[in-house]
Amino acid sequence: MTIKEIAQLAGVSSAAVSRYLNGGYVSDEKKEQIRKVIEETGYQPSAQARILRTKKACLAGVVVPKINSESVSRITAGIEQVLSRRGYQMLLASTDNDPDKEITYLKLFENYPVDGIILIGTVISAEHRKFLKNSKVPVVVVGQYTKYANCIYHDDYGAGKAMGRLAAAELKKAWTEIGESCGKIAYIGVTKEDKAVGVSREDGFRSGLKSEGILLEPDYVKTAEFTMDSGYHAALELLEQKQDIRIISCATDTIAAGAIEAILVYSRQNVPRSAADSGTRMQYVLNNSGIRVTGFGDNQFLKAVTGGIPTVHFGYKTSGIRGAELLLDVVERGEKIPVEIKLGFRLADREN
Amino acid sequence: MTIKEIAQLAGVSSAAVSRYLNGGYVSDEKKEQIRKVIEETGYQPSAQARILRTKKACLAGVVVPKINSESVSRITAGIEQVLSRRGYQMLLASTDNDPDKEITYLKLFENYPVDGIILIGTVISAEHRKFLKNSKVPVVVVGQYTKYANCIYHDDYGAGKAMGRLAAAELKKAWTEIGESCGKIAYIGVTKEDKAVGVSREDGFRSGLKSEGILLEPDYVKTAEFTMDSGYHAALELLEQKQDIRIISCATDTIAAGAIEAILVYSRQNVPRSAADSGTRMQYVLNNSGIRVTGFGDNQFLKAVTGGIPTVHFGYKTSGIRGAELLLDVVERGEKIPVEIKLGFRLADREN
DNA sequence: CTGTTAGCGCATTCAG
DNA sequence: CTGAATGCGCTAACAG
Repeated sequence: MTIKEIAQLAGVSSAAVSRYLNGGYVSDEKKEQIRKVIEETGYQPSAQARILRTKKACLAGVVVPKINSESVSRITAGIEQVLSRRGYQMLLASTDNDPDKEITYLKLFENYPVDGIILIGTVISAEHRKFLKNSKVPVVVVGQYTKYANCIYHDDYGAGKAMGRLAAAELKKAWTEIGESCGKIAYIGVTKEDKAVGVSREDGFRSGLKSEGILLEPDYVKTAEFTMDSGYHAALELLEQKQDIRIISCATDTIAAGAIEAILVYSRQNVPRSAADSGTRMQYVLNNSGIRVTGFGDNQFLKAVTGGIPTVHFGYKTSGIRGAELLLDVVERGEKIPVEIKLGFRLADREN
Repeated sequence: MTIKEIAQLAGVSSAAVSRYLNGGYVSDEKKEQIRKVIEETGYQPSAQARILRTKKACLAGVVVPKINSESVSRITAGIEQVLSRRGYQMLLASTDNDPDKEITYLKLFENYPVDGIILIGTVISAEHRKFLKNSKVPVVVVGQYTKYANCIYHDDYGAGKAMGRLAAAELKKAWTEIGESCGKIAYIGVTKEDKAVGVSREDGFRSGLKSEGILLEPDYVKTAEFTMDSGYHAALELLEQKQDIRIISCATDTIAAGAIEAILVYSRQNVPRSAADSGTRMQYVLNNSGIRVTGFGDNQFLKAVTGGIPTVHFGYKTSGIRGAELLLDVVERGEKIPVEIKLGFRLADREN
């Protein structure tokens, strides 16, 4: 079905049909004829061709590192909220943490009918920068600082520092219970290629510890991927190598979840493996190893089933909202002056 | 940058450039000229226009109910795997469980450059059926049975039945501990509009219970959304209304997570709310209310931090794989005969 | 108000 | 091997 065929069937010109579709001048009489034909045929105009003409898709493409993530979903929720309110739709491309795929999808969106792109950033490589500099369509980066595009990011250093202070306080509290200096703090971070999480957050954390006179010893630091499984393995290694760990601080709540699992497994205090195991009550988790875990991100799922660990709440949804607003400002109003927005955080120390 | 400009700069015809881009006949000499110009200008052909011509996008659109879900992400992982292996890319549209948005995005994909659509289904309404019947591009439905499209779904009835049996056994075990018939079973389901989860799964569950001589009493049944929060509220209501519940079976692991939270809160056995709360050790979860929770979906996050609850493992990734294969079969080979695939399940009773 | 015309950027005939 | 010409489906002038 093309607009031409509809025009013929209705006995009008294709331009008339086009006008009918887009609210231009057309007599009530012809309007009716066209309406009828369209209804009968179920004709739907090709957005495809329309966009080729108008250069306007009312669509934004969002490149995300992974799909199954609370932080990502909060950001996209924010984006979607302002997009839909302003008549745009949102398409997602997930890269599964593969930088190559990220470039691929950015280029896909660049040459596809989207009016703008939002990149939820993790590692910003040279290729990323090159893309940002030369992109034909406006791009805004959420979650990482960059000077090559409008960006909106979180105060990871500050958050890390606050958490470092908190962790230090917890550690000292443990010392008063068990005896001075007999417990160490460990940290599970992520790749340094991720400037926000891998560098700023960790640097802040160290700084926070330091301000309380505590040092993070190299043997007590591991690097993990952004997955629970990876956090599990890193934590297990730590536990097996060092017997005096009192706190495991993790760069994300997802990693923290893996660390919790590792502690459960390691301390052999986890639930019976089979329901057939006698009449033991279903105690979901019983961790009395005394090892504490902290995270970043304020994951609701984790909070729900564990009662909550010390973590940091970032304004993910807000960053999505601001990101989309930024994007539409340049898409619709051609706003040219570059913008960088830094968002704050809130320590979430299980107060609720 | 258009192909025409490149042609001029290279001193050839636009057709030559097109051939260069698509591997047609072109002399090495001109090849070199074109290559150089393209490199200098950073020209990228408009996929947009190409597709308008060729009607081939090497792209599939996937409509998902939500982004932050382990089951959805497993399915899309399966889809992406076969898609990328066969030279396709994947675009996602999330509807946030809004049936209207679902139709909107289906239509978007229908008129945009995608070769096929995969719908991860929840409720299949009359409008959905209408769309499936008339869609210009091939559609396959994953997760729900429908006769209006190729589909691939799970044995929800069988899974429900198996879980019903298991729950019945657990209940009886509890009886022997606490005294005959003094404990009841409760169920938190979802809307009946979701045929797979809301109807089949629950029907199967009731059937499984029945085969063990146990009945699900109406007062012990609630309906929730597909969210943890909703599960929390439903479970809390149950706990407040009925004091003799021994088991809360939930239609999904996400709802189960909410139920666990509710039990923690209700039994006041959850962790201290503030780190300032004395030197209490960080015991992530301590549930000795004796109330057991079961779910469906084999959520890894839940398993990790709680040690696992009785649940059902569905082949989500497999359904994604098969779904994408089905789609490509009709996209590439014009396969016409309709296909329905039913996938099995595996009871996951915390054996690991 | 309406139809005719001319492209959007590209791939594909079809004669060279 | 190559370029000129045609049209994918649609919208935006333009002249009625």
